[in-house]
Amino acid sequence: MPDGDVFAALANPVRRGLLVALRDGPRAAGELAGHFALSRPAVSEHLAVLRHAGLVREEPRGRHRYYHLAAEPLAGVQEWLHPFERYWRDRLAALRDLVEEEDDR
Amino acid sequence: MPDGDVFAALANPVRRGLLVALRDGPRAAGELAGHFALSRPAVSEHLAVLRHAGLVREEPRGRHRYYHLAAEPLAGVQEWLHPFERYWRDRLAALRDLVEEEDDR
DNA sequence: GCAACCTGTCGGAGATTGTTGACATGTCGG
DNA sequence: CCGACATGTCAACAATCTCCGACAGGTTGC
Repeated sequence: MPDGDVFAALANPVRRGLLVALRDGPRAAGELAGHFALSRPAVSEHLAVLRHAGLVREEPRGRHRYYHLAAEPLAGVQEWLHPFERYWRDRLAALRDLVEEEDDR
Repeated sequence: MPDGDVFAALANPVRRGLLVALRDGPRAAGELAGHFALSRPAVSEHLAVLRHAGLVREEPRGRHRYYHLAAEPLAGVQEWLHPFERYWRDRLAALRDLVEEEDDR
């Protein structure tokens, strides 16, 4: 169902801040807008991007609309990241590159 | 020195593909352009974005210019991701949200 | 009902991004 | 030197992103 690109959703600092804010629990849209020195429509559109990426789910209650964090798509980001992990954790990778350079020389 | 935004650099699928391709070892710019059904200048610009984000380093050798993967900035992405991990690994998080909803009702 | 409130959507302005063709720079082999 | 090659950069255009003001729909409380 998440037809939007999760990576593109994370590209914007406001949207990353929204996800961080939602880590403390569900928040209403207007309450979130207060944290970002931004007009309400702008925040609303950012929330729509996050919704399309499957990163938040909305729960209308009365005249408020509460947004909940839905972090599952972030697992996909971590999976994509995982094959790169050895390139900054293993010092062997840097060593291997050096050897490769020497071979080509 | 990486003045560019790493998250923004990862937002583009071509740039993610470039990083994946560079995992197999250093590649020349023209060689990379062949993999993506894109004009060579376009790939060059994408490589410039990755360079500004500190995700690749270039090594001119002769008339070729080899690009190496520099994955260190990805560690920052994983760090940002880490606090969210429990929200899709722990089932307790979902349970806590349910309890919170019941409290508000 | 009705007024006040919360929120999403629409239209448009301004900035950024993605792409291409054309050009400039620098390098190798004869 | 010189011609062929690999590559970065520039001008220009289209597409997309970001933001705002204005408006519409639904909800609560009187």
